[in-house]
Amino acid sequence: MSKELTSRAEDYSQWYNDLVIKGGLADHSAVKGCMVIKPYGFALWENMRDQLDKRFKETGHVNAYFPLFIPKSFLSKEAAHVEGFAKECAVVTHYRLMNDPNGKGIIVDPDAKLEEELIVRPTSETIIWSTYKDWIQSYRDLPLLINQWANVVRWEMRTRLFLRTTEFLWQEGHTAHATKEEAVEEAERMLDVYAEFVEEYMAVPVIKGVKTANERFAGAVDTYCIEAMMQDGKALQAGTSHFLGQNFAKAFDVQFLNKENKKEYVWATSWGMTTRLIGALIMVHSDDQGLILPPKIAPFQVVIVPIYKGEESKAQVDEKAKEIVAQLKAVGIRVKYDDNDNNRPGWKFAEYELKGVPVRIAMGLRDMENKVVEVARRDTKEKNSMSMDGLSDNIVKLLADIQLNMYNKALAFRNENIRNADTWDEFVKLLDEKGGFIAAHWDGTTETEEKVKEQTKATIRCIPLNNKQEEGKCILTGNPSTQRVLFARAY
RNA sequence: CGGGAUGUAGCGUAGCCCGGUUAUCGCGCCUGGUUUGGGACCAGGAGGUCGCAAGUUCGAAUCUUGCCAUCCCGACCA
Repeated sequence: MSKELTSRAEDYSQWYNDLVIKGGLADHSAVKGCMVIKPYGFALWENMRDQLDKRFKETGHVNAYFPLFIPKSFLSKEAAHVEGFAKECAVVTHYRLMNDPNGKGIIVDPDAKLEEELIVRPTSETIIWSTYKDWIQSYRDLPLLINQWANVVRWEMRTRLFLRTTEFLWQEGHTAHATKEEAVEEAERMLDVYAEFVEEYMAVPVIKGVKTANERFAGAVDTYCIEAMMQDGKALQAGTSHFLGQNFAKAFDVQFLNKENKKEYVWATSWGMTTRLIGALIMVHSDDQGLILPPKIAPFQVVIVPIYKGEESKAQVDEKAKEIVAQLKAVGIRVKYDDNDNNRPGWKFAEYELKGVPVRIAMGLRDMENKVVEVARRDTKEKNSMSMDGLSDNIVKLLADIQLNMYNKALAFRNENIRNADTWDEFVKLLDEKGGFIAAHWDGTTETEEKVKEQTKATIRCIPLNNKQEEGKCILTGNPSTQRVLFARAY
């Protein structure tokens, strides 16, 4: 992939904004930073969403929906949580407009001021926990395992398409449990669900880990995460799962009666995955010709381009192509037949490569005589003739192969770019010259972590789960350390 | 909120320094025709408050001042 596309997130942004997802940021100044996702990009999101949703249900969760607006007072109940989100909230102060008495246009009616301002949710912990208070009385009400698919708004100072937009789509799970063990188990389970989805469906390898105190979610006791590496060597947090302890239960007074008829605060988790994952997908798999989508979530897995000269040959190709479409659909393949006469084949080839369709089938009279089709795979750009006999089975195999190949390629790249550093000089040099993740000893203090960040812009992405324990000295302070943690520059 | 840059058609741009007919070019769009195995070609056509406002001038996209907006870099973050 060329330097122009790998050097900075903005380069990718411009590219998929204009060409690929056919979406981007809204161009009205007042809603700048909010995403517009056009149908093709949204179809991709829907496939991701449906797969995850299926897994949530398999693990016993149900979907619900809570309000967009949160009374200001709700947000002030959990101290760390407020501090984390207060600086980036959109606030509703009025509920009515009126004609401007001084002339044209419309103004906010000053008489329509809300008694209590409403916050547009940056996340829903507060409104959900104030609801859970009414829903939980007994241990028999637990565990409460709820997820919601929603939009949230965070008024960031700077936006980056898909990675950090003002409004974004996500899923947030909020669970309540009778015991600490159960809640921790839930947080870990959902981390596994994310990791499995991202690796198996998005073909993006991730490292499961736990965040340091400094990088932890506002209000959490422990934040688990999955970290992915982009093609430019920078890290991207692809999903998080939080063990919230009893922080929210205490803040919102959510107690239950246990079997001994004693009151206890519930234990909580929350976990989320966002449209940022679309950004990850793009930055991990794309090449200079455009997107490369993993077959399991591609809106179309196969596109068929007919090649013909004149009406008569079109009719002949059409008939055979439609047969093949039916065959492919019969084995569950998402297929598009593009017989649009306005664009020539060459144009279509380039267009579907840009959109990342995993497999392209081209067929004309020449192929039909030989009972073959031309099959091109997007990931390696290889083209082969394939017999029309048994085509659908072979395409199924090909799609599986592409999925695996994409994952293996990304995995190999990531593993090549995880390096150990044992001295500060080595650490800085690796960071500047190679990028990627750097496994290094750290003395476990927030001060050290912040100094490293100040001097290098690298942060501790995570302490990997089941991390190997080994004696060592902190890269910065030389103080004793028992394990290496992963540092990287991140989006 | 600090530092830098930029605003000309749906998109990308030339012109600005050194003011002068009808504002340049490409893509895209519309009509007709020929085409169709890697982003077609020919002919014709539509599309502009040159970011906004004031000023200088016979004359402003071009010079001056103010304002607005956007982008990039930093702090903040899924």
